[in-house]
Amino acid sequence: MMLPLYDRLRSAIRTALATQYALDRDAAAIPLETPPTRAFGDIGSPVAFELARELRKAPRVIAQDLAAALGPIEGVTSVSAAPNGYLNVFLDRGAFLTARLAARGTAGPRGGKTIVEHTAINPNKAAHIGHLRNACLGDTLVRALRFRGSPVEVQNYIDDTGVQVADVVVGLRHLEGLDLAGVRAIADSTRFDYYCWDLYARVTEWYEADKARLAVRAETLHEIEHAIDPSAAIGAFVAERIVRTHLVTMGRLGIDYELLTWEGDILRLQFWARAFELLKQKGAIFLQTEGKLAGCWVMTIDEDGGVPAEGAEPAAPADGADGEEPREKVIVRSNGTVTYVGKDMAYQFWKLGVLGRDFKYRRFGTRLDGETLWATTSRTDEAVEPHPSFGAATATVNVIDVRQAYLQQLLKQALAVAGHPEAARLHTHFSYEMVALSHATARELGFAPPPGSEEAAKPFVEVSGRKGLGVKADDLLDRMIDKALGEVVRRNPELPAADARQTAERVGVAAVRYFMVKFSRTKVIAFDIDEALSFEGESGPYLQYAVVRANNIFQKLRDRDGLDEAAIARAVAAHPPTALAGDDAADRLWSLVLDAAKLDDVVDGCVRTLEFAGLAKYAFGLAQGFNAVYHALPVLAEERDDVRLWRAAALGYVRQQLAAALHTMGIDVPTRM
RNA sequence: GCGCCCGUAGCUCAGCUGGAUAGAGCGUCGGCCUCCGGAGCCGAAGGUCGCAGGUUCGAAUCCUGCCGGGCGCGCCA
Repeated sequence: MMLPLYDRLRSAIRTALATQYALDRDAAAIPLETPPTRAFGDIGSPVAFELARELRKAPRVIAQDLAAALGPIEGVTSVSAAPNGYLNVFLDRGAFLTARLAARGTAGPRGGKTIVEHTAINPNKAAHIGHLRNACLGDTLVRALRFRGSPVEVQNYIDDTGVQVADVVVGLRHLEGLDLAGVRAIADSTRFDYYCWDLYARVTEWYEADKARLAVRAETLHEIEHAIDPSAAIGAFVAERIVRTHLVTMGRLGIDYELLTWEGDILRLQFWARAFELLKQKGAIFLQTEGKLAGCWVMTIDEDGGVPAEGAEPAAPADGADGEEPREKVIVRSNGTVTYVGKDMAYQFWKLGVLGRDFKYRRFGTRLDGETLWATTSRTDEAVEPHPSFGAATATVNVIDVRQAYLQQLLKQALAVAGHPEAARLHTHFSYEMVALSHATARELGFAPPPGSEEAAKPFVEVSGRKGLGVKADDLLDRMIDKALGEVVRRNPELPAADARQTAERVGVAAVRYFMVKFSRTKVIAFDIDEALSFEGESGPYLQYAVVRANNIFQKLRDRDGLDEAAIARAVAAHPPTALAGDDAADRLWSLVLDAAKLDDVVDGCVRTLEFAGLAKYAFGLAQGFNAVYHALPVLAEERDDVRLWRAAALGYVRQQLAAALHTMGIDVPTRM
């Protein structure tokens, strides 16, 4: 809970600037940072530096003026000017901690609803490691928004009428010669997502052996889109079965959704037809009559990025003096079928409440918290009333890998030219880089590129769903959990098997989830099994271990002294905060408390930049700080009552904040590990 | 060709809207379990922040140009 204090401080400095220099500054623009050591202060501001030129005064003088002009600020004991011009703020340490301990509860609702779409795996085969990065980032965003009290709706888009599902249907019908009953029998007796994984790779090979076979794919896709059986029925069966396996896989990681939106419903409910009208009305798309795209409805691609910045001049026509043809993107093919972009536009219009239509809804399953998982439907007979209100959000975020940046840009452009520039501005593409494999891991899994090949020279090995090349999400999780189980049993031989299993699951999940968010989203991850399996250093289990250790201290305080956290908070009031100020040890503990308080600021920054590596690093730093203090400053063995109690209070707060940070990343803490 | 992204220690990466002495993990070397759990802690070595200019009181951070690498630009998604 640092943000309210920052606000007070900024507003006080703003007032001082006004009274002292008659300057009218935006409070939000006043820079605040953390000084390198506590000796300099708890909060510092370089505000005097940027004013030096304007005021024709030395930064040090300005800082001195400001320090003198600042009235009393709640929670602040003193403000001083450093010789180099920094304005340094010192906090009332004891009051700060007791206020934090008393301030439970969450922030009130803020802002309109944000729809976050993530996962969106083609429902034709098992999830792989790349999908995990998407889901972990998306789920962390959702949790971060909830942490701030921002209304959020999580959706998972299901492309059940796409080429990838069609390919598996081709495999089932033409390679395996199965009908719906046969497919069902296989689905009931195998790991169906794994079966389809292999089958999909075989279908790809089958096409490559004879390109003429691609006609079978086109025909199958057409049948699926137009509800012609048996392809349509088999496709629907495959999609539903596979989606359920994906839900189970993601559920293992603590990831779930409020609504599954089915692409098929977008077609059947004429969402596309409606969006098509809107786009035609505005002249956003037109029927091309000549050239190679004759017969297609196309959208002209705005090379300047589609959405003009506010107040910017309208972009000049793309067909300028250079004589280049403006580029065009096909939205409706000459055979009348809609491309993915078209369907996505209709979906996006609905999300932002500008389509003028709604889905019907059915119950699909149960969420992790026991609530209903809803799915869209176009069938009146299975529609359920009443249902929660979906769609019509103020903002939307699509979690999709960076290779689709171009399509997402087109999506924004479509919104803008269809008459909704504001909606376009409120749509964000949360892009992230790919997950590849390290050479060592590719070798271990049996698909190392041939020596001397182009692939072998690259720094990592790319995965390919088409070739069946990659690490399945469930296999990875199984390995992580097995490895964790070995460690748990070795360290806790007396633990009952069921408890050990539960602990191992939490540790394994923590390892995967932390690994997926610790890198910047703009970085390609070269996934390495050994690195991911290592639980040492900067890893999810390291963070859990810190909380487990803290829990042990509080368990013992309860057992030995009969003190719970509420009792500690009360008892501390009777003593001066000697453990927080006075010597190096106290400064160290205080620094940790101060750091722990910044979770809200950190989460805010992550939501603003969509960069959750910052949250991961922050949590790791907190755990590191805790572990260091844990070794240096005993609680239970401390004989001075005041120091012992204040240390307990401080570590209790740190533990609470660290656990909250972990929860935001979807990491649960085991009771023992 | 055009667009986006990346280049920081041996390796993998942090470094927030420019600010106080460029950090962490792994690896290497050396310490610490009669002491709240060693998945831990303490210490050491290790960096022309790709290169060259520019803006600034101040640049790893912002701008320009190069160099090296990745991705995208389809009647696939």
